[in-house]
Amino acid sequence: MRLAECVSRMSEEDIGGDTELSDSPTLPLNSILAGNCIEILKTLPDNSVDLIFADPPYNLQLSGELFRPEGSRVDAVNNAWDKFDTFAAYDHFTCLWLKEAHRVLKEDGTIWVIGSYHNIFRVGTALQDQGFWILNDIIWRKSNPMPNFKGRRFTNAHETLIWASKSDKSRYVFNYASLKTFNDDLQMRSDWLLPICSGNERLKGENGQKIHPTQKPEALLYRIILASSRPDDVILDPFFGTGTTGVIARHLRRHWIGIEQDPTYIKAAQARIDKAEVFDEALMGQASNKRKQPRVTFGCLMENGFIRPGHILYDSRRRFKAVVNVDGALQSADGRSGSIHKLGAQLQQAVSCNGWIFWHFEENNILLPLDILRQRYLAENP
Amino acid sequence: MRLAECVSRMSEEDIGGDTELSDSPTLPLNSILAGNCIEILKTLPDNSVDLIFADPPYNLQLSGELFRPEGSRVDAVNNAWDKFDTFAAYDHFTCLWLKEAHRVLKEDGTIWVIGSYHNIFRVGTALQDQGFWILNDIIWRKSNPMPNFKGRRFTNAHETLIWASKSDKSRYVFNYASLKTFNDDLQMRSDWLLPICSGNERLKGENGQKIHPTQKPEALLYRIILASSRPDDVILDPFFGTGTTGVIARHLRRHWIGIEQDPTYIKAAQARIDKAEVFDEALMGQASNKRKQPRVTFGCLMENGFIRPGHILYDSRRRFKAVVNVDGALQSADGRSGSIHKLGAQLQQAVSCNGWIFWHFEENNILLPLDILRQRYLAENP
DNA sequence: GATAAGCCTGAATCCCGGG
DNA sequence: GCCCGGGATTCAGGCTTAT
Repeated sequence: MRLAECVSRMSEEDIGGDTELSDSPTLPLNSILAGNCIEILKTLPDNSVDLIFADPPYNLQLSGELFRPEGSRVDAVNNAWDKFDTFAAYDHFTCLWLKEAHRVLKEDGTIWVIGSYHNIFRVGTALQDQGFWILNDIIWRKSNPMPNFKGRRFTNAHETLIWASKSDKSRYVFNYASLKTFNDDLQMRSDWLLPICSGNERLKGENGQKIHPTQKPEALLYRIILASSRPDDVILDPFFGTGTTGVIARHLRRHWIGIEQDPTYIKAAQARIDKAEVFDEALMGQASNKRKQPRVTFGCLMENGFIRPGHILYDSRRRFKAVVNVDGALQSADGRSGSIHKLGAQLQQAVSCNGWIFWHFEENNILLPLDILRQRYLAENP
Repeated sequence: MRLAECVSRMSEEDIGGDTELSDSPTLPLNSILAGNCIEILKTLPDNSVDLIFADPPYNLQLSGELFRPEGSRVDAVNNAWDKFDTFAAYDHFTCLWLKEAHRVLKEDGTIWVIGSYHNIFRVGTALQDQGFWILNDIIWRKSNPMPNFKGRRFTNAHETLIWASKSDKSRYVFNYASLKTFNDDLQMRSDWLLPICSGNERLKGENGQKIHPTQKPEALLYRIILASSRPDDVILDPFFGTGTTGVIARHLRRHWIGIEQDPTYIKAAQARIDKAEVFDEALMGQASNKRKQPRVTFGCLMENGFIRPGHILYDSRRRFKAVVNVDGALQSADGRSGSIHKLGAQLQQAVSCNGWIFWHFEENNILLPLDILRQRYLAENP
């Protein structure tokens, strides 16, 4: 298959259009490649992408229908693409796409794979057998999972992500400082609490039905891409679906390549990405430092839309002013940056500063302390 | 090896001393079997234990330890090929003990295995390949994990447990009601927040050093044993260590069998278990479990005058109405009839229906669910 | 229009005892 | 072992409809 046959390029105004990548001149950047995942992976050059995010079929092995106690039917994943006859068949599939993923990944690149207990152990084993070096397993704790209706097991309230480098020698990217700032100056842990994708974010067709049965939340991809890539990096998603990876890559000024075989998903993804905002380059910050303050983090407020990159914050008397970067760092006009607490302290030439009280946002021409947003968040998420 | 050679029996006053287990008369109950895990597993009879908890060696790469198939250690090598050798050897070891575990487990028994990302994917794959049926993967979120000192990864703040039945046909034990009560009347999720084992609970030698490097918290075993076993069940722990499984089994009036090769651990475990309290039999719970309550039939209520032929029943909103026939069938105005469940399902066009909750009787102009009558009957006839 | 109640749904390997 | 039928079983959040 030639690339030209399966490329659905983005418009020219695309962020990637004019960027030069000397080591991978032929990559079909910022486009969805239509077709079989493994076949298309084979057309991509060796050592060419910085990050891979993969959401492969889980091989759920469901049988029969499930009804809620009140009688309604659970709309389960029943797509042909999730069905494999045996574990051996699933392992074979996994081995094939991981082998290509390994080849395509740069030496210092990393891969993320998400799954559930149905498939994640086989994926993890295959990753290790392929030579990948596991860096972390990350638990996505769902704040609103589907309950266990029949009371026969524990509520399956999480999914597992594996983060691995190409080899144990890789000098991989991990934006430790950004993540720590994002997490209110506490090290980011391996368990992440995030809601499932629902509401307005969930893509629906004209009939009101969900377009993709397993659309992932943008907040999840935000954290992944923020943690393990840099602006202008190339991010490959071999199971692109409705393009969450592309949307967040675009927000964060990364290049992306998607592989997807379903025309419906491709169409929805392309439309969605075309609408996605590109955050300003000056906001891409690499935050700096440490300190402490638990409960609701600044990053949490960002993930939930209370604060957005580009928002301007002031101190109560408008003596100081700073802009919010994607990782939750604040940046002042003179270029200094840091967490809300650090920058507040710096600007005041103080030893420390409670950024929640120091910084204010504007609403109806009034300045309100950041802490109000925390309270609003807590009011909505007790 | 004969069992007599490796058995370290508990004292006679032991809870298990006088209990008869007709199907497994030769089990060395409530004792630590000293020696190699796999060898000793082979001496245990088929289909004889109800629950297995296993905390196998985790990380063969970091420790530099490599296990030969029989379980003895070899010095690890450090080149690229050796990694494959290491994984293969670990897989072989895992396969051997899991095969015996599968054989020893009763048809309706379940197994728990705990691990980290270093080994859990291989364990999970081996479990599935062995024919075990995964029920849940459980995340133990550590409230006080060790931080990541170098800032190159996410804080590794959890461990993973896999809970699996012997086959997909197993009618395994899950004390749903107990766990729901335990969890403030919300069904227990797959992510558990517990502190690591420290303080007084942590066993220390005379030198103040911890006796076992990875002693598990009692709270973890408490939840596991409470969830997936019943009093008098037999619980096997093939990597007994310092005996946390034995302590909690004794608390909860379950029998236990431990396998351990290190004399220091055995001694510490035995002393610890000897001191462990046995909770009173009357405290073993299950009161709130409806499935365990004696069955009261609709006919029984009629025989005892709680319901009489000709009584009219309604659903909660009086959309439906039916009359009680002499045989306990309900009959609706359009002539359809059946049991309280069947007619309820028919009228709602549902797959099934719990008639006890669906149908209501009128008392002092108020509609009360049929279930109330069942409770009244049970109160009068304990 | 604001508040309250009701409805819908989400990667789900989802019953069990008696004849 | 199989078959039959009684009857046990749900949480959070967003959206829609009703008051």
